[in-house]
Amino acid sequence: MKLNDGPRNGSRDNSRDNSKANQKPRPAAGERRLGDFLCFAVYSANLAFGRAYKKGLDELGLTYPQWIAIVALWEQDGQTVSELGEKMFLESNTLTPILKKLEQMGYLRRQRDPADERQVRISLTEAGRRLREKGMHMNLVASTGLKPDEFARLQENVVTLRDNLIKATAEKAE
Amino acid sequence: MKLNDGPRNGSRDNSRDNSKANQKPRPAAGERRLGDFLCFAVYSANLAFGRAYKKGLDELGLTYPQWIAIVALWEQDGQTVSELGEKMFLESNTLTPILKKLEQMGYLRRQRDPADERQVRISLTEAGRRLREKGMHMNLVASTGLKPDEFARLQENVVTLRDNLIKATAEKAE
DNA sequence: TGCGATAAGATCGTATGCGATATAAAGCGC
DNA sequence: GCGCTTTATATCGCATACGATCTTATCGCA
Repeated sequence: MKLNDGPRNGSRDNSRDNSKANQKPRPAAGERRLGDFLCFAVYSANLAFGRAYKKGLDELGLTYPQWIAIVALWEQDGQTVSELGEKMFLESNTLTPILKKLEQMGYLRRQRDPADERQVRISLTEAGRRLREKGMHMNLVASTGLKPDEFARLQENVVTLRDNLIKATAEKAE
Repeated sequence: MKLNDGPRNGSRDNSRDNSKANQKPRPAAGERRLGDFLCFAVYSANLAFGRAYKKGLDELGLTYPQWIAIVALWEQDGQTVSELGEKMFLESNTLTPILKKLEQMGYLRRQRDPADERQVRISLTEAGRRLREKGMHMNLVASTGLKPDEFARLQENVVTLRDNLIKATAEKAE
């Protein structure tokens, strides 16, 4: 039984009272408040989506990235790791372990392309396709509290944002 | 030297040609294409933001969540772990290691609240405040390719989306 | 043809997220 | 004031992300 190594040894002879009175809000100037950061809005919305999907994904026994991979493969079977990575915005270092896990679970097969042994082609198994159908109902549109047209518009705006960011980042890398 | 345990043992006597001809796109019906998922747009936009911020954060020697924590603490010093967690949408299991790392780097202090020894109050050090100032210039508005009013509107919409999701998730948990 | 360059995946180490659980302090009921 | 519950934080294990690096296969070209 290890002790918490947190500062639970707080000495009571502390000089000042650390209650609410000690919290000093700071003035805002320009884009300073966390709440004004678009990146933080996206970051926290992503966390919220993950939690919202959790219950449905648990029923399928999948994690969110695993589910995305299944969806992407259902749309187009036999993709290489790179092709799948382009769609998911991930590279092999992240994707390979996910795919190996899904293969181990019996939802897909990974086989070297005979025409180019460097490439690995991924194909869903029958179980994988069934899983995709089973999750077809998962729909959080209602939970977003958005009207269908708002939903579609926001979706487009976020996609545009993402693509602009990627382009700008690639440019700045020279 | 371990061998890759990937399927690099592809037998050349494979029955079918696995080139592009083998990739079968499927029909769309309802919300099926990955590109139509708002959750995926947010997920991938979050990845894109992380990569866009990478260069600036590397200069500060911070990761993204570490930076968010510094920003949140700069706005209000002396918060407890729970209070900070509410703002960052994280809990102690995620936050504690991040805060311990930042403490170890000398950017903040963690001390038990003498008035309630269960709580830990977090305060930026002078170095932490300097770091916040140093990162003040990081601004990706240009990289988003959005006009200021579009930026602000999108930010609001994403925040609304996030809050709706959280509310809906909490409700369904009964 | 042979060999350096490039490409595709995989591996490893580090840093989040997060569910489950542990630990310690406060609250509270009698 | 003694136990039981609740609260605040921390720990642990698993699953991503991702930079750096490795292995193997293919390409380019002299």
